[in-house]
Amino acid sequence: MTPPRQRPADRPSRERRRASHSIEAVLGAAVELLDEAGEPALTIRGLASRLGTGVGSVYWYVSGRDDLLDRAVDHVLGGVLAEFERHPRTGDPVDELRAMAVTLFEAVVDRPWLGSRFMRGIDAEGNSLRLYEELGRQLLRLDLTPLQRFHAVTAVLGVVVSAAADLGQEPPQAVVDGLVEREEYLGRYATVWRALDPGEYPFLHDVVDEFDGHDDKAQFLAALDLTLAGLRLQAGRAPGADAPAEGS
Amino acid sequence: MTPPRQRPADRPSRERRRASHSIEAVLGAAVELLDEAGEPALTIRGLASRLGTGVGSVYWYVSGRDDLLDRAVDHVLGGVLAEFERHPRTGDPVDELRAMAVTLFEAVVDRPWLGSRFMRGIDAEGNSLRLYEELGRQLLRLDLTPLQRFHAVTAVLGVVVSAAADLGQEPPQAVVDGLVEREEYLGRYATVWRALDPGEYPFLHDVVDEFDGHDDKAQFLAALDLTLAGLRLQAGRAPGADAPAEGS
DNA sequence: TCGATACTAGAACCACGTTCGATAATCTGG
DNA sequence: CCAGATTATCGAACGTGGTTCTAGTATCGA
Repeated sequence: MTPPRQRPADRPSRERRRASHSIEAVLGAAVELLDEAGEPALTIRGLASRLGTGVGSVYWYVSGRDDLLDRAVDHVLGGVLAEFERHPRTGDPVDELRAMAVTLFEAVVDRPWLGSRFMRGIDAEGNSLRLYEELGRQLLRLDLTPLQRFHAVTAVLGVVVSAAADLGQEPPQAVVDGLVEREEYLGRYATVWRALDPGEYPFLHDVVDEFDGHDDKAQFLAALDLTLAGLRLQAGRAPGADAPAEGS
Repeated sequence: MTPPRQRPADRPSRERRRASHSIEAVLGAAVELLDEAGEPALTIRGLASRLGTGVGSVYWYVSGRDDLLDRAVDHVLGGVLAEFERHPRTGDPVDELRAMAVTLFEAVVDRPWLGSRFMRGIDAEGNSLRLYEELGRQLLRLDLTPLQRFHAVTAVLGVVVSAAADLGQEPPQAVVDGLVEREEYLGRYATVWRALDPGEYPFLHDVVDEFDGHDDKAQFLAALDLTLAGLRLQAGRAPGADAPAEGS
């Protein structure tokens, strides 16, 4: 009983002897692979070969692919948190919350493989939890109930998550390979839409020009600002509003 | 040249001879598998064996696993659209939009494997596109620019998508196997949070009681209502508001 | 010097998506 | 009624990927 390896993948902790590899090296290489070609590109074998080692070594540092992904996410989230510091304080809690959400969104634009994974992990200590705290802290200065605060943070993060879901999916290989122009790829939507019966699809025809050549960031900002407008209203901070209204 | 099979997986269309199988049967079985154990449970082999056939037969009806998933999603989306009809018309566009979003959310609660996939497919005709149209159509009655309408629908769908992302991830096997009580699983968050330093994590301590035993639906509704409040404001329909404010 | 621990390494196992060619059932036209 | 084409079935086989296991090497404490 009690096989030799009890808990691998836990803490190689102390900087040990010849650090030919280390958890940092593993995570760094993993992030490289992810940045280069997205989530499917991160394979244990590929990672091992990039590190010039065997698959078994990788498993010494992480417990599996899922764990690896979680740690990679946590890794880059550290950078996002550092970015938060660099922003000037405006004094208005909602403005600061907005700035944070935009920073997070931009990180997701750069690394679509973050997908919506950056929300897993609030059950354990880590940068994901820290991020949640930083966002929520802004709301402490608002006149809200704890439940309202809790819902507000979730809502704001939700806007980022859904934008991330949008960004993280598409590139259908042909675009990646450069066989199809990105312009043409996006225009496909519009082409299909315009061919539809206007009587059956009045809305689609109404917005088709907006959809064509749509801007992901503007889309995100619009959704974010709708949520924040609702939040300001709830906190009694809307320009000219007074009575907070309960939603649910 | 011109190998025998030009376009399989396109339309077995016409109800053919001995319909020992059919695209409907395939989709039905696929949805069963998905309902039973989520997305990972849908394997080509598993599906084939449930249908009492070989893997090759499955590939006659669908071009691959991805296509299968897309069609399964489209399949259940048809049911959601039918559900829309059953709702009484309130007359208020925003209320109707809200009711639709809730209906969609409830479908996702029932079938977390819908994940955020139900947004892929608006580039081709199908129920996904139809759904988008139905949601947007409500907004035509609002005093908004096409761009604002476009952003509003995206925002509302985003709320559902992010809720779906939340719902679609968790069950870490132990809960599925019944080894861990669901209650205890959810309580883990709260336990961890309470153990944190209140000085470092003031927000988390502020909301920990709300998080403990949190209600997914209430959370979704709160986010939805924040967005809709912002939308009402934008459309000049806010209770007591008058001047629409541009966000971006 | 001797074990124990920390770490490396890759062969082997298994599940999966997908391809392919062989085969049967059905339809079409003569 | 009979060829040939079309439609559909089937499972062996290939490649890839996650994970496990066992054998081995380096480094440390005593």
